[in-house]
Amino acid sequence: MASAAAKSSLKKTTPAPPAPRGASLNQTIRNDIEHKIMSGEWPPGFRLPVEHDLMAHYGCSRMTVNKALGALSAQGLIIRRRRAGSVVAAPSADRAVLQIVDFAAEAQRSGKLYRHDMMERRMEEIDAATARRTGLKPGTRVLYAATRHVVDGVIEAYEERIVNLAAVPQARRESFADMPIGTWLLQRVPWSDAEHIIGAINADARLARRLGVERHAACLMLERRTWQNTVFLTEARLYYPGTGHRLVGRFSPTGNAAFGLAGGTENGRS
Amino acid sequence: MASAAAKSSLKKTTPAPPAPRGASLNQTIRNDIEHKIMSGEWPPGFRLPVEHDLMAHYGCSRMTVNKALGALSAQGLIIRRRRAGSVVAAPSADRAVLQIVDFAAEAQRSGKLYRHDMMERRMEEIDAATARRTGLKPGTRVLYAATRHVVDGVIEAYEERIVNLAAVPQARRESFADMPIGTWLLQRVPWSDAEHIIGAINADARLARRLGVERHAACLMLERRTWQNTVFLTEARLYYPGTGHRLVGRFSPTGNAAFGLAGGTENGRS
DNA sequence: CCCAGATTTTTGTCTATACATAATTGCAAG
DNA sequence: CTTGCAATTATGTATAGACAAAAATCTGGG
Repeated sequence: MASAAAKSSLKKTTPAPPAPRGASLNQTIRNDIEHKIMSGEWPPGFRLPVEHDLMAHYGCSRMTVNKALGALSAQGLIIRRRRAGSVVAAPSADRAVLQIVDFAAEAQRSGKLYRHDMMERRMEEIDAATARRTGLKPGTRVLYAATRHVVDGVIEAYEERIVNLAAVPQARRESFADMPIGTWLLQRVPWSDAEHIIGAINADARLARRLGVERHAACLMLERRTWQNTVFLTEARLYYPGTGHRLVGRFSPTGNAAFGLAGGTENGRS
Repeated sequence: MASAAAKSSLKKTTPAPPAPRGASLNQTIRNDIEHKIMSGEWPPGFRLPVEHDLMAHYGCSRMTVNKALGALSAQGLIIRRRRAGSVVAAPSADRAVLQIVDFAAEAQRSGKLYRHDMMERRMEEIDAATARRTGLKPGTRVLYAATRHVVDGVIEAYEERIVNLAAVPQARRESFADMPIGTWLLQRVPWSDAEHIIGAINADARLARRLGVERHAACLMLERRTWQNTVFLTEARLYYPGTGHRLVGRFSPTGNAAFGLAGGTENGRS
């Protein structure tokens, strides 16, 4: 019988998940199940015990079990369907979470000196290609700015950005002396959608000069466009030297992530 | 009074969020609040109405409001503290979610022809540098493989990978004829931690040959190491031509994401 | 054997209530 | 004006019960 099979699967066959102290009951249930999934004891496709069995096993009400399973479902670890029950989800497609470093914050946190040089700043009308990328009408007036991010005297990145003045009119009179545009925008305007493209390019003469690398050196390019619902807000293009510093992310499939900026030319974990 | 102020803030001052049909009550509450936050009407730091007021406003029980707010809290949109109430969270740090493309799946989905060439495959003992990166002891035996991913005759990526045979002994006798190693591993072994490093490098002679690009061409490099709890599983280094295809991701701060592989040499949204 | 409709199982949502716990606020003593 | 304790308030967690909705399963007719 399905119920019997499910119930037996609750017996601890693995060493026993280290009991988290001070956790609520629904958290405990969640942890137990997460452990069974992550250890491989309950593989993808495995049908978990029904709520009623878990409820009997933990001696609690259905709402408590429901909350635990609901959270796991929201995390994407399991898939729940009425009448069909809950099954362990197929391993998430290989994806990485990657922090776009806020240089100012990062530098302050590690006691380093941050500086940004605004090398260009002007109002301009967008061309056809930009219009296509952003969804704006050709000729729309935007703020264009080119900035260099410098931490402890080292050029970390070169940034080219356009800002939709219709969406963020305050940007017109702002000098961005205290704060790089990205940080300024983030504190002011909420966004609902972002699109990223990552690529590598050989530095042309201008980029090489501004980023302080050799001509033709491989550079990492990160392009980021942001919308507030359907209204385009900003497009940023960040260029990083390909060697030296790199974008890095550490994360787990359960949704928690920790980040940093890897330093040096070596590959070692910092 | 705080309560009165909070209650008045519930009056719809913005056009009114488009009523989602068929949604549950807690979903409706969640959407309403999310809309108020995303539109900027409730800025970061804004103290939201207390559960009791929301409960009165929507004419429902506290548990329903609680579920909605709990979900928003889990999403990171609000921060809740006992007695202190709930406030709108500071905008999330700028981060991107980026899919590591599963070429086989992607190709099949779009009706293209996928092929992978295994160019090298051998058992070897790791050197000191690799040991440091992975946490294994120097001299540990691993499977080394170099593979090329080809979609519709175009070389999309070149992959170098090592697999810890102690953690995945089945890999020793597997030929990987049907399936690239990454896919094979993903289907078999759950992982709990992953670390990514993204960089750009100029192709050396061998990489240029295998990736079919010119020497010194900028290439995108993605390095990914995976652990199962503390046990190292695998390290993959993926090289993509810098021009042409790129890694891309589209996502929203509320946690939903959609992905694809951008094609062509142009920048336009596909 | 196949199909349609009735049945049953399992999750989804909600209510009303209760007690626990964290943190602010207010009050009173020093 | 500060310090410490008490009261208050808002959230956190849990219970028990109820009905709804989706979907697998069973059943009978053709």
